[in-house]
Amino acid sequence: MPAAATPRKDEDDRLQPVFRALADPTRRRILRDLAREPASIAEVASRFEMSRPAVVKHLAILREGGLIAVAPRGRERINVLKPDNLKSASQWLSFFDAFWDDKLAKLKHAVETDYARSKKR
Amino acid sequence: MPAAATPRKDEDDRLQPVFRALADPTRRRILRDLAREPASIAEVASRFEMSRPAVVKHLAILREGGLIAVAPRGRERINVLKPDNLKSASQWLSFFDAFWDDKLAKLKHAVETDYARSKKR
DNA sequence: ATAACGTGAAACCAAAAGGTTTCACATGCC
DNA sequence: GGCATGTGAAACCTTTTGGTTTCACGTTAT
Repeated sequence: MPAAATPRKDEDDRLQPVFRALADPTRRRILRDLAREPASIAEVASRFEMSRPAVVKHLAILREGGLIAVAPRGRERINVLKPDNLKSASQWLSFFDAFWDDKLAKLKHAVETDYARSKKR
Repeated sequence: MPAAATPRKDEDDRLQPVFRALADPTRRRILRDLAREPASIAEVASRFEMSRPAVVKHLAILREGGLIAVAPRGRERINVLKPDNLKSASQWLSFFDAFWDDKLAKLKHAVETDYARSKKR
């Protein structure tokens, strides 16, 4: 099992607006809702207690993260899930897959025993 | 392919500190570094331009997210990657797997064509 | 013992986040 | 035309975030 490539910095820059968008529970819920079906701004906002402008701001951040697309329909603006960047985030996380099974046990063991008294410099 | 279960709210609560921890590029870099090998606070801080207390705060947030564990070794505190919650975040994202291939095309098509003029209420 | 090292923790600060209310404007329906 | 609806956007407020400097304390090495 070859070591997974370390994510590079510029790749991380690209992912920053994605992880930022995912950091808020309201935005995550919006994503789940839009996964079921596209919805206008008013429809999305109606599912939350907060004001519509607050929801609009969340939608803007989701758009900055490239997680949703917006299509005008008459006087409405329909928001659609755009899962591509979710996939990118998922792939970033998959970098750690190797450690879930492979290295985790080793590292844990290392710290809890030998590592604790070796490594003098 | 059965529809993936919708993530529940309390599950999302549990994931909040994880996504919060992942939202900062410094913290993501720390995770990558610790994936290579455990390190003391001083060692981690030495890799960044910012002050040590700033790094300590980031480590605290990573700990709150359950993404790292800390083991004292003499006067040092060794930080170790704890990937379990990364896996949880990864699984949350995998909820959208279905849409990457299955529904995406449909939704896109729906919005761009028929959806645009149907759905009167 | 004393000096150096690693850490903890407080006080402080500027900027960003997340929310509100308010008002203007465009579109669709009667 | 006129009114209701959907949206955009500004101004404002409070809390959180991410950083700093400073100092105290425990541990290790000489």
